[in-house]
Amino acid sequence: MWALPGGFLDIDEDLETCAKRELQEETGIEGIYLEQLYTFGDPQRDPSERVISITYFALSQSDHLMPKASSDATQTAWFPISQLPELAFDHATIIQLAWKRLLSKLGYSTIAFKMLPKYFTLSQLQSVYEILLNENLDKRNFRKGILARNIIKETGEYSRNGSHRPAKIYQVINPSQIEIIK
Amino acid sequence: MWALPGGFLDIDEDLETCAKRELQEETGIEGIYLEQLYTFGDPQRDPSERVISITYFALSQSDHLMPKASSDATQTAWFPISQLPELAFDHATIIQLAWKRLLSKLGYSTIAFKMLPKYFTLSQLQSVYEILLNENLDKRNFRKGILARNIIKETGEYSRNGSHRPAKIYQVINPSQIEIIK
DNA sequence: TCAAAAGTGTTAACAATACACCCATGT
DNA sequence: ACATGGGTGTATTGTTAACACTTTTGA
Repeated sequence: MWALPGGFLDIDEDLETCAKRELQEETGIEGIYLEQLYTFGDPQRDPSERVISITYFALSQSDHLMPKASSDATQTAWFPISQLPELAFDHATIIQLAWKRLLSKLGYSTIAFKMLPKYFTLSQLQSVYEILLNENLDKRNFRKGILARNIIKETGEYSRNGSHRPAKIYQVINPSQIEIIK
Repeated sequence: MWALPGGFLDIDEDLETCAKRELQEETGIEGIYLEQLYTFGDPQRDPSERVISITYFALSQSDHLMPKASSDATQTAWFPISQLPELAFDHATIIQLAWKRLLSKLGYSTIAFKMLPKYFTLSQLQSVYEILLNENLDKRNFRKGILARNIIKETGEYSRNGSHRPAKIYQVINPSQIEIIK
């Protein structure tokens, strides 16, 4: 989980493009999934001036993320969602909302795949669900359930990376199923 | 379904307050449910100038709504969702999104009750679902399902309005369950 | 007494859960 | 040969869906 100071929208710039640009400028992160979260506009949320924040959340495999300090974000680090530091203004609320949205979309969207590479094994996918839900899942039931949703398919390739049986490599069937809300 | 020209946010005005105010000023409608929908900001969505729209949708019993022409909205009328007139800019997209959101929240939220008075019968509630889903529902299963959700309770009162058996009057148990998203 | 909507239970089909062992590989 | 993670099926339980008749009232 990443706390980013907000940026400003350029004239003639798309909202999502702005979010992507700010993310890139302040962290060096590129090419990941972004989804609009909510627009916060309480006049008192920043006591010093009126700020309206059109918030987005980003998802990525963690190994694609290399926090990089910049002029705006001089201190950068990763925090587990359960151990966030004290955040400014209403930013804790915003993160809680993002977290809630993420969890609620796990079951019916392809959001979990945004945290995996294009090609992945079922065990990797199960890990994502287990970490997010904070519970252990039964391997057989998980596989049955995910395959029944018809959103992934075998590639025919295998992952060989240990002294054990190779795992089938899967991919998402239709990458354009991405956006459920928008 | 109601097409409303957008209004402008006053300084120090809350976003939802703005939406409520505009709705009131242009239609006379007051005191109904509002929920933030999405923020649209494509630089080309209004070719003549850059407009960012923080959209809200409102829900109400139809008999609380009295379309009233105003300076901004000189032509006002109700349209079934399936027979909307041609709309300006990306407004058709916005309405489709609102419609989709409404349908998707039917099953797990208390959104349907926003279209009913505080006190209602199960037949009235079933009507709301049938109209929105555009299908007939089985009365016994509907009642079983809705009661199992434990969100409504009997008031002890009865509705007598025809030459038939009176209907029990229900109300929502906890009106503060209202907002699921926010 | 009739018409009109309210109210009510049971069965069958389907979906979700619990659960344990064999497989392929590298060392 | 053994340790490691990959892969599979069945039986039970819980949930959802189909289905028809009786009740109460006003006219």
